[in-house]
Amino acid sequence: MQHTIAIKENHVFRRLYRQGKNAVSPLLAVYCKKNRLGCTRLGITVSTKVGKAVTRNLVRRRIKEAYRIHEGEFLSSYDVVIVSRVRCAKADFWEIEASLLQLMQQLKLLENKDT
RNA sequence: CGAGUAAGCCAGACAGUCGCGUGCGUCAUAUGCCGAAAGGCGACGUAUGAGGAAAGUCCGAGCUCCAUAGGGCAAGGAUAACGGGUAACGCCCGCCGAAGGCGACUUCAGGAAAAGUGCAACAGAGAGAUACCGCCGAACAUAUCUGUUCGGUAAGGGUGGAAAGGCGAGGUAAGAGCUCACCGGUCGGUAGGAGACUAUGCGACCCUGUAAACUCUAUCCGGAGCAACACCGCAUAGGAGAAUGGAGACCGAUGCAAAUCGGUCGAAAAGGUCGGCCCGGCUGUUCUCGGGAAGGUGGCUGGAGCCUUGUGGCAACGCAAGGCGUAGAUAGAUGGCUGUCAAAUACAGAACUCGGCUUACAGACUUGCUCGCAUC
RNA sequence: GGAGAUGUAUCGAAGAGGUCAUAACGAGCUCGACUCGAAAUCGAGUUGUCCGGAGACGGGCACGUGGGUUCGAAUCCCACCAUCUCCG
Repeated sequence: MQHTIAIKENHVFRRLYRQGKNAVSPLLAVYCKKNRLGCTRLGITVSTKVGKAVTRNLVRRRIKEAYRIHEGEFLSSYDVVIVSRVRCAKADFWEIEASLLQLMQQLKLLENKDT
């Protein structure tokens, strides 16, 4: 991912959960907040409630892939945290991708290509 | 052909395309960028990139540190037929015994109860100790039935998981391994075996169960763990040293005294800090050493390794020769899409590394053996 | 990744091999007393699940789950499951 770095610190996650705008679907929850770094930071959370290690890895990779494909369409200079919910373990890639795009639309992070 | 049993093996593959970690090569740059510092940072090509259990963390080791980890004793813990294998093991192989199965075969914490101690609730007269009923004998009482007292007795009754090894005969007042025959058990002898053990009318017998009760016997064990640990590097507190400051107290000198000088002790008060306040706790400053949070680098993958052939061994496994050596992340690399194969679906993700055990598991294949049926 | 601890009524929590755990004790819940009414207090009861029964009640299974040792396990031993804590 060319324009995105990872969020590693726990306090950044907690600040986003408390202060960021959020949008929720049955599969995912997204928190976002504008930052001043000039690039986008991404964090992905998959809790142990979703499944065991193999399942969690698969979900995380699918979310990451869905984000990577559409990275150019999102506005930059934001902190974004994507949290997977329990039903995400049974969803396929297409459902996750559609859900992510829908939530990003709700948060108005998509670049408007029509105008 | 069916049913069963034991063992082995695989764990989607291939092609295209976008994307990720690491190694190597080439090119590029840079007295550039990020960072306090240590240290890190690009593009292209190429190679390579999770398991049979990577899991549970139940055993055994390597490795590192702690305090010498070498020996002895004690405590505590572990293991337990016997013989072998192994670096080691509580693992594996073989074998013995016991239990189950028609059988192939499977299962077993399987030492010692004759060193000692404890426990065996309830029930029952009695739980290694016993006389409740009953049976028998004697004495006494009574007209008789019978009763009382003393003694003998474990055959019968009932209780219990278990009642003195079982059963039959003799024997006796009644009974009793009291005696005998048969059948077990333990110990000793003899024979066989490397041994556990097996056989045995050769002898003896203190013959309930429990040691996953204490214990005894034999063998073994120091503790903690890669978030160990080493190096780089940085803040606070606590620690050591040096310098300096200091209300005051004490000692000495000079002096009538005040005071001055020198030495020793020294943060009580005041002030500061924690705290909303009181109470209460802490205590000067500077420098050096040392310590070492967050961070970085190493530890980090070649090891008791795997495969093939030969050879020794019933086997586990050993020996020799040849070949193969290919994850190493650090918020953590394997994913998405398309096509083909009948279908792609089980359990499941390396985190210092090995040897085992245990648990989870869709489906495919191979081999040995057993039983039943049919045919030749 | 590593190291530990704990599982017993609805909740907390005793029980350490023996009469059905009187599932002690405390909280909770239900009913009653007190009160105009409530709270507090006092007294009594219920405690899980399955089967049988009209009911009163009776019986089986239950101490996280499954095995083992024992005449007999909540308790002793082994394996597994769940929950919680600690280590930078």
